[in-house]
Amino acid sequence: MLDIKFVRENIDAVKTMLSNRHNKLSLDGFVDLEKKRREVLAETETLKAQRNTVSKQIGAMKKSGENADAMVAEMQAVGEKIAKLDAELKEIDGQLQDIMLSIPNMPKEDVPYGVDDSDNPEVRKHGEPTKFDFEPKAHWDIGEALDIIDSERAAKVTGARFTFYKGLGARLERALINFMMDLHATKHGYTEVLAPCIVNKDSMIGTGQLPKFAEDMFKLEGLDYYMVPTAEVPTTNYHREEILDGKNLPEHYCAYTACYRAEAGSAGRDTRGLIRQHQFNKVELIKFTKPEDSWDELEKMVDDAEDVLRILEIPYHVVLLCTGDMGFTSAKTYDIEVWMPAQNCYREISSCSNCLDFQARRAGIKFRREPKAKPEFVHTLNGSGLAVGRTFAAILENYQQADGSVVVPKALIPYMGGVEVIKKAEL
RNA sequence: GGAGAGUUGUCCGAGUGGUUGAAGGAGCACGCCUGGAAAGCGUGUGUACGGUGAUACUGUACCGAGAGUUCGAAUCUCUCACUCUCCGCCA
Repeated sequence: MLDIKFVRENIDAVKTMLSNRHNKLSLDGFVDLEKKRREVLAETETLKAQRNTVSKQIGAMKKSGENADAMVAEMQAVGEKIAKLDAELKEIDGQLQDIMLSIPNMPKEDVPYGVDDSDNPEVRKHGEPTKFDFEPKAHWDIGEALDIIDSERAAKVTGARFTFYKGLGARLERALINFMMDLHATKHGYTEVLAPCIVNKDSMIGTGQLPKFAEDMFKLEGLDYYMVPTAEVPTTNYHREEILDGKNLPEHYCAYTACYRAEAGSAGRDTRGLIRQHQFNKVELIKFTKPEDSWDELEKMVDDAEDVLRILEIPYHVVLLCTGDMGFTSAKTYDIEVWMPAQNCYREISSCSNCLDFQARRAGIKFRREPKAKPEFVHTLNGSGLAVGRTFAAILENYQQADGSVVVPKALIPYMGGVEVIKKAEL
């Protein structure tokens, strides 16, 4: 959420931002509504001040045995007026809140204008696309042939866009989770957390999934509980409504969770394989920083995420998301895209964003520089480190061999109990 | 799931209708004292929104959340959430 004062005073800049993001939200009426709020607020507060002083007089008079009936009657009328104005104010506040919660974050000045992901400029590239002396297969074909992933049975047990991992496939997925968590928790210095996979509505509002993106999530029937779409939600909300000690900032967390997404509106896209699932595993990086540190911390976070792919020796590049492709809460986002040989293109495997104080304002996350200092909003950052299922897919495709086996990346061999190659079980 | 007890400021803890933003204590900050420190003494110690663009002044709101009663609610009523204890169940 933006600062309402900022929106009031920079209404044209905010409208331009909406247009650059190709967001259809209309701010017509916002200025008048906001002005009306302050008028009603002033009126009701004046009446309340009057009521407070007179009520004290009534108390004093009754104590000394005087008759205060006339004043009580007068205040009765004032009370009714206050009740009416309070109701009006509540209505206006509700409308303003709806608007404020629906305005996306302001992109940083250096974010390029663009319509969609085809306008995202490449920032840097690591490695060259993997070369094969045979026709590389898609990861879903490799996985099924090796009997390490099984989407057919998952469709029977649950439905489309779910997967069973099996045998060394399950082992590889688990190895990746452990490898990534170990890397971030030790070498990169993040504090490891294991978070709830179900969160309440306030948390979903805090990180910006609600109220706008309700159809993207799984909600539990009859409860105000939601399956988490990313560990960003529980981990960022870990400090919701808190004032952090400035000397402990920045705080870095890494968290593994399964992620649940309804993928409404994605029908027909990536229907095969592990790219787009209703449930997938992800290791997430979360930072709480002082405002002046967040841009440096974003660069470091991207590098920490890239480190996973460098160690696994998988080619990738980094792109900067343009205004039309950026997420709702983000002021600047880098995507890491991994090379997928069978599709002959790069595919998103991580998204690292600086949300500035956008989530902090929604979630009430502040810090104090000094013991007595006025609390300020922290900046929050989040990034995948990485999406595990997509990393699994990238390993299958980049490490596949002509005989259909898959070589295990060196760094994962210890996590695989010494297994160096995944091949079809002997019959 | 059943029964009971709770939820007050950074923390502990008083407060059962009126001058309570909230006693008292601890902590913290500043000052005095001291060669220095401790002890002691003194002063101060919340957030949000509005009046205004201001570390100045002022109004309103906030004692788990929401609703109600009342001229007036931390205090009374209702609903909900959470915590603790005991019982039951359970990985």
